[in-house]
Amino acid sequence: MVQIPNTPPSASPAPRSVPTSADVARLAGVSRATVSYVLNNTSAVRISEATRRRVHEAARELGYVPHAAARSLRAGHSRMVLMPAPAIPVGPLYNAFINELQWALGRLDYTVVQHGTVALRGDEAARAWAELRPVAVLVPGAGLGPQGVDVLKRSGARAVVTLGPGSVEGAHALLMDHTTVGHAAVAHLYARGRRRIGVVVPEETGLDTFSRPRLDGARAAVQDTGAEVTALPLAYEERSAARLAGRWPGLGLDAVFAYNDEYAMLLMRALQDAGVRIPADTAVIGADDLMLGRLLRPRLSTVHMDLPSGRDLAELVDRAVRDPGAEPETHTILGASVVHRESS
Amino acid sequence: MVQIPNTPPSASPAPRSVPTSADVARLAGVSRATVSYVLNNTSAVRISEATRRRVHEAARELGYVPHAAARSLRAGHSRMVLMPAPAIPVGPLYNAFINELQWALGRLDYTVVQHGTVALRGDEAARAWAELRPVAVLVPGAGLGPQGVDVLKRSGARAVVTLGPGSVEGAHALLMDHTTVGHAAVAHLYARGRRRIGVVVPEETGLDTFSRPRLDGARAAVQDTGAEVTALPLAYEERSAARLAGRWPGLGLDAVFAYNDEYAMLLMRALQDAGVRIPADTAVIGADDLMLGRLLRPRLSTVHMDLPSGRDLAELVDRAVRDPGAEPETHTILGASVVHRESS
DNA sequence: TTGAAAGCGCTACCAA
DNA sequence: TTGGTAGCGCTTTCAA
Repeated sequence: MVQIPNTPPSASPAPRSVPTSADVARLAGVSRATVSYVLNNTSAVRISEATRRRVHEAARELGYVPHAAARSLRAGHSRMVLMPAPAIPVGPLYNAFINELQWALGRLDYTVVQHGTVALRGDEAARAWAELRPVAVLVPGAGLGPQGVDVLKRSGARAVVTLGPGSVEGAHALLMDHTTVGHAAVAHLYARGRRRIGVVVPEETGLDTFSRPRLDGARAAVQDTGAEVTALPLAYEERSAARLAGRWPGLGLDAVFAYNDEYAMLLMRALQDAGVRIPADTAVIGADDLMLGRLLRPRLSTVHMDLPSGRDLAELVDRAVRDPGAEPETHTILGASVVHRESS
Repeated sequence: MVQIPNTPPSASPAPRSVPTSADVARLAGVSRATVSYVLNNTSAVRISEATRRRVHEAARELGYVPHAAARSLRAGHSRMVLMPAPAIPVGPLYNAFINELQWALGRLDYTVVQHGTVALRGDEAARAWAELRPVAVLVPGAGLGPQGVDVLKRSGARAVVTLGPGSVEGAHALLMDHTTVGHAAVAHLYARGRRRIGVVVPEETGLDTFSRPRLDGARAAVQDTGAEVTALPLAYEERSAARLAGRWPGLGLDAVFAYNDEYAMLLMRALQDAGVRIPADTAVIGADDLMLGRLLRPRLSTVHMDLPSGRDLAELVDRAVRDPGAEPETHTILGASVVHRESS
């Protein structure tokens, strides 16, 4: 697809050069300073209505667009909030959160930019981000180390906020402790009388950040109760699920926490196909409270996560930018509550 | 959540200023020129090994990170490829595509940046993008008009590529013609003897870009055949689906194309709950070929879309950047093929 | 092999 | 009310 014969890098026609504020000034018959005053409506200076009009007119005619790099170079700072673009496919929950956050930061007059960091690990990525001199950096996940934070701060970032399982020296942290998710799920299963509990651990790489703590929380929930937790590696494919379902009788489990709703759907289907009755033989619970859980039969029990609102996070960023001297804040922002439906 | 008392914007301790190449030069006891030569290992100039070491050492010690804005200001161009961050929640298919594209462009040494454009309509957004002086702009959807393309090109973008239903004057176009999806789906239903065919149209705003052409294609597929197509507005909630299922007998439909797999799952569940047998009474087909379709019972028929590979698109961008004079290319990149399973 | 200096586009200070 | 101009950080000639 998209097959086009290679055209040699031709001597392209000299592209009509990009208009600058000097061009606008020339056309309007004023100085560059005046152009700047008019286009930014600098309140400290009063410019006659006639001049204003001439400048605007000239700018429009030339299709003038200010040069952000030049501006922020001069100003010594930008309003750019940078975050890495997620490298792994990430759920609808997270997407919605990012959207809301972008909107909220936009309201506060920041420009949000997702940097397509490819195959740069941790602190190398931080360098690439630092080159853009963002005023704040928002990093989901656990990739950023203290070194990275330092690079960013030394290159002028007034706020570094991590959003994940742990906190990093020098950075604000929004702790999303997925332990609570696993804990809530398994505590629920235990409360309903289940004692031999499986916990699905996705084989997909990149999900360990979430799956590990969920498993840990699951274990912690039944510590010293005599109940047993078994980790169940599972790839997100039917074959893998069928295989797991095949050895189900041998496993002797009476309940399973399936990492999230999607893996739950996958496994539940395989179990049902293998003749396992849900919840009679095995109770199933997912996580993330996706729509699809409600559409399954039996309806899927799940763990609902209370994420912070994008607005709250935007305000934290704004606060941090305005007062970079303040102590890094650490907040735990992941409330987890079980939504009990029919599968457990 | 995240409730912290407002700290007044305190006079923050003067942040230790960001090191520049001049600082590195000073510390290394060389000129700024030399620093630049060393750090970019300019091949045109030969620098003594001793000097190199001193410069690197100094840079490391200061935590020097070059200033991208200053660099590209001087250079007169950047290697930034800009795309708007999706404003609406978008499916896993698209996400995977974006990831692959980012990776491929990264390989070609471009920096991909997703701009969080909030609530700027069409050509206003284009202005915001133009301020960053990207070397190329990639716009999914139908938001960009000829004006927008013009603004971008006049401000130095060497390539503008749209990725959606139509092509825009002056821009390269990757035509994703969703008509073919609707056409394939409904032609399939017709071939299987269905004559009264419903087509789900999501009520969610922002999806019209896709749903309209899918509906049009559906209509076209049975034009002049005597078969009938009925548009069925549906919101992505159980209630809405239940309502629709409730009036199903009155509609007298023997088949439905459900926009995509997720809406198909929603509707199929509601229909089954209402006692409609699938596919006996009503055949159902979705689109996008998501995993979940295979997990439904009956297994969901769907329309698989052949998207271009991220690598192909990255190469198109690269070609366009290197030869901005070339005629804009237009490619149709959406192949649609029916995956027949049990629901139809 | 290294340094001095011009200049990318912009804003803000100081003069006029 | 407007203009001249310095300088943000960087690269790249041209000279030494």
